[in-house]
Amino acid sequence: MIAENDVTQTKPDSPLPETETPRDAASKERLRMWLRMLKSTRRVEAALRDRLRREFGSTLPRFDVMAALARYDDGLKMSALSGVLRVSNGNVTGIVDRLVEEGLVVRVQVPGDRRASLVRLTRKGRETFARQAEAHESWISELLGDVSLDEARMFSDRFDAIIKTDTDPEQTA
Amino acid sequence: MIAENDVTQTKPDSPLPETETPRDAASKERLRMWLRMLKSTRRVEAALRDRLRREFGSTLPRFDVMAALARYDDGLKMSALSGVLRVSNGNVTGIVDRLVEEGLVVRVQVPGDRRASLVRLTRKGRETFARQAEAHESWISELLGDVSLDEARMFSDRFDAIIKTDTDPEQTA
DNA sequence: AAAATATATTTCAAGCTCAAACTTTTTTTG
DNA sequence: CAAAAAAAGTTTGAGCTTGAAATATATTTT
Repeated sequence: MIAENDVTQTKPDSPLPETETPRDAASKERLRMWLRMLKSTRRVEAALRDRLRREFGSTLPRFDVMAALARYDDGLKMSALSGVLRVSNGNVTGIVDRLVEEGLVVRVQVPGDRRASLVRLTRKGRETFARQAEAHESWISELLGDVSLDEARMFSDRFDAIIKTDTDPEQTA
Repeated sequence: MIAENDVTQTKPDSPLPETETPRDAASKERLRMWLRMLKSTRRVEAALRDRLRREFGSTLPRFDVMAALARYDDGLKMSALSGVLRVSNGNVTGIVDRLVEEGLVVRVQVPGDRRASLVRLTRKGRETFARQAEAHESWISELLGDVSLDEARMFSDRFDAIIKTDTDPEQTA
């Protein structure tokens, strides 16, 4: 049995067991926290991917794109879309291509600008997304079932702080 | 407009303002929490990827593999490696291939079994990983800088609970 | 108006990811 | 022991991801 994973186990390799400053201790503890946070997130994401694939023949990136579009009835330009999702430009192109093939979104020419186009959910896209979003919410609730309402609020606030303190270039939509 | 479920925004848009059961409220709040957790994790991951690429010309998956190997001086079989990392078999093959090309790991034939081989860090691999792991820890500490030691402990515990309650197929390696 | 610059999007190459199919080798079993 | 089952790895195909380069098109400078 070689199990028990914990990817980066930084064993304290100080030559002498003396100097463990508070800074080191906090650093180690934050690393520990990060590894667990990463593992939890990956677990939940994997479960979501799996269910999305099995039950809807779809993927998380496609779901993310549709979720973004669902919040903008007028559609979003490609650049805005990649900005909202914080992924690279070229990335979105491929995902939208596939959603177009499936008839879930359309690219609409922008009148004044022949470079740009608006991506918008079709009726079918809206309906499909509505079903997926409902399932998605219940999956999350199931997967995080033992987190209470108050606890969830607390977590949200702390995560917000983490997000804010990272390089946050105030995304434009 | 069927704007219904907007995944990231959770404004209660029930057609009638009546029935908002506590179950719904908790469900919405957990969804909110999940979306923030996901965003935070992605932010930190993106920063790590970026630095790993810039400063070491490497990637997170490669780092993860080396981190796993660093904990087993005798090396790991491919199947054990993918088990520890919880990624698919075929996946690890490619990553290890590249690490071999770079001289960071070696595949050693297992005496009794001509199918299997042990993957092990080379000296160069150990040295490289040591440098990367040190940088990694300090990056984490920087990125999660405003999380106190006690808070980090609390988070770790809660994340553990989330991990445990997920479909945890008693990972064998 | 021509040239330079900025914007919108796509294309490309390299790499990561998974599930499924496929070898080869080892173990089990009738 | 020979056939079947299981185990270890690799290959394959489709999709996601990034950063960089390439294409258009628009806007601003000169």
